[in-house]
Amino acid sequence: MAVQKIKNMEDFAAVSGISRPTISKYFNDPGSVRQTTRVKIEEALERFDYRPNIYAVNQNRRRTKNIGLVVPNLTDPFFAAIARTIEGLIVEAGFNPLLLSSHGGPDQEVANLDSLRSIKPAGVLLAPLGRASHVDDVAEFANQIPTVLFDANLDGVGEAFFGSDNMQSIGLIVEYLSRSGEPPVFFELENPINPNAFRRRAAYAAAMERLAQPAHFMRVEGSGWDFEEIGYQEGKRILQAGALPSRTILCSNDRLAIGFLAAAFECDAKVGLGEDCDLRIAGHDDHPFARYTCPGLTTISQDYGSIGARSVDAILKLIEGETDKSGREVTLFDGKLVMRGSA
Amino acid sequence: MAVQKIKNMEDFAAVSGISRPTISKYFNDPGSVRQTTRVKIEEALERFDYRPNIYAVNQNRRRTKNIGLVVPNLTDPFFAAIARTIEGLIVEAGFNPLLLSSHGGPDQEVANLDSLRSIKPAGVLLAPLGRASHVDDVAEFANQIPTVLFDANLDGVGEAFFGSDNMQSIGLIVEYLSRSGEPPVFFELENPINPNAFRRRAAYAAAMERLAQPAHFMRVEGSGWDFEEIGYQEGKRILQAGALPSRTILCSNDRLAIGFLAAAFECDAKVGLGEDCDLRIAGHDDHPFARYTCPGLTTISQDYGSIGARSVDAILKLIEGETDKSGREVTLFDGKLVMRGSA
DNA sequence: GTTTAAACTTTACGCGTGTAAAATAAATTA
DNA sequence: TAATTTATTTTACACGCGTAAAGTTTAAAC
Repeated sequence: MAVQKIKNMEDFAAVSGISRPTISKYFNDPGSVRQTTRVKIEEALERFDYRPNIYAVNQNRRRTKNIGLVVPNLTDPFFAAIARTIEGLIVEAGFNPLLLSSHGGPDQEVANLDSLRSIKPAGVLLAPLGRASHVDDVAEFANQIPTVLFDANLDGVGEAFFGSDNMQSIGLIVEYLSRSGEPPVFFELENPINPNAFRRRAAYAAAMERLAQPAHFMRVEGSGWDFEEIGYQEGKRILQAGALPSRTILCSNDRLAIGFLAAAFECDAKVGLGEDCDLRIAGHDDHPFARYTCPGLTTISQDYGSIGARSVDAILKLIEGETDKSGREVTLFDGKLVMRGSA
Repeated sequence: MAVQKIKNMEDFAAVSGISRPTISKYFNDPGSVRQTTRVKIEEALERFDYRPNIYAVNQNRRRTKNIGLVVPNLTDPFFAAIARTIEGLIVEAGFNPLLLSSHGGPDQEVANLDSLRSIKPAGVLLAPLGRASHVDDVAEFANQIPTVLFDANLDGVGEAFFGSDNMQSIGLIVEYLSRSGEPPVFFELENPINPNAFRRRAAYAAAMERLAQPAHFMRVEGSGWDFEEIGYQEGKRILQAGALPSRTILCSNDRLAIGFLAAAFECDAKVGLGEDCDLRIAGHDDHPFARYTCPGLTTISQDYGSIGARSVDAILKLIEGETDKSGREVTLFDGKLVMRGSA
């Protein structure tokens, strides 16, 4: 074993018998050196513990190998899951993911972008907060650094957007609920922060119109990211008041639905499809916990495999420079109906 | 507005009328320069957009201002919540947190530490996987870089450990369950990865012995981090087999309990304290979703406010006074009983 | 107003790597 | 084997900042 200490690339060049510039070339692209020298270098790498100082490496580079990944709230398992998927894809592509959470706050979001700026990332994947975002700051950032948005769209910000087609997915579940029972009432926040929430609102209205049914909204106060609590508190209030325009409730997202289910349980309202049931409750997103609610939550699963893959693809193309500046690309993926016991 | 482009510290020194070394000093500690020059610099900072190149800054520094934060699985809302708390504390202390998730795998854990190594962090806060960890690699890392462990302990690894006192907390809930009904059976994995699981197992046995009751274990197969699924599948199997030694079930953690609750619901077993109930189910951790299960989950809340605060405190002290080698500190915090409807 | 300590400026070097240019060596082709 | 292409070596400079040393200014203390 080597006792010798390798302090820098020059030391390593010495022990491997290769010149420093070639070593440098190797680390930037192992395939760019001759096979025989590559073998020599890799043999030396096994004998000696050396890795380039990433600070020195990145000091002069215009663009690093870092890709920023900003999500609105890591405490939300839904985003944690997406983040994990995307992280994997970034690593696969030979880049270094930097995961940051905005913790539901626009200031933190800007702070995240700011801190990314000083890291000089090759590109950034951003799931913005939405309405709450400081749009000007985000837009400015996206002008400076290749940025792709996902999950929530901000008009004109970033080079591309990938998300779910709420019109399709809400249409799908409204149709299902109507067909299998009665048209749903729509349970949502009065003033959501997420642009998807607005699209879902509109999608519900459109779907009900298609079915020639009157749209009913149950809009509740509440802000922040504590959706379960809001769903629970307001659900309880509504159930106790007994003022439901329909016994089928479509919640704007699963987290609201999870809270609502807890409220229903507490109010002894039986949730499900059966004749003996008092309520049907459905959500949207296929939250990781949706299958463990009581009963399991009928919902829409977003295709975040595709959303993640295409987002990463887009940022990589931007980085490579294959960007045919043919305008901002907006791609929406269909959701799938996931039928469980709750509706 | 300034049209001039500030490329480096020298440019910025020029426009601010202060010499570069003093500017450098300012960025390392704004309080170390005279008030009048500080004002000058900060005025210039408002007029011109300049921030030191983070790579150049860290290239020569022995210790950076980075603190690594490694958690076993960010998809678990419990760790997401702890991570967020700790992140905040690190920022407050003027350091830069780098959050990494091991995604439940030991290889990823080592990869995380490896990638942290190249970042030359001032210190690292690590919640290890536990049994599954490649302990030698982790120990080697902790020898090179100031490391504090939290949540799960690895004997002798790192400079300190902060976690929960499972003996106390399990004792507390076993006592409560026994007092308010009957002694619980302990539901857990046959081969857990988490050291806390083993402590809880032992704690349960000890508590039952104190109560002069026979200990009953329900141990199920299952690996990985899909605790809800395991709790659900195995819970269903057990309930359908009708082979329960007690109608009170203490689960080794909340996620198992959440799955078990779903199984109970599906099997039409009424969970709760009442006379008319078939089962009582309790957990441990006070998972963010524990309050929204049906019924709400009786559990133990870990004091991760204290765990986080003390962990950060410890790593900061290690960073400041590098000579503090008074032995490895192990600190355990008491859990609190959280009574909800399930038990 | 003098003394003095603290803060600042100037100058200069070092960090570890990227990279360009010219010279040389090795592999490939004819 | 010679000619050609391709890869490597040598040399040298650049990047942006930390930091040390020596000299100079500033502000506080007397």
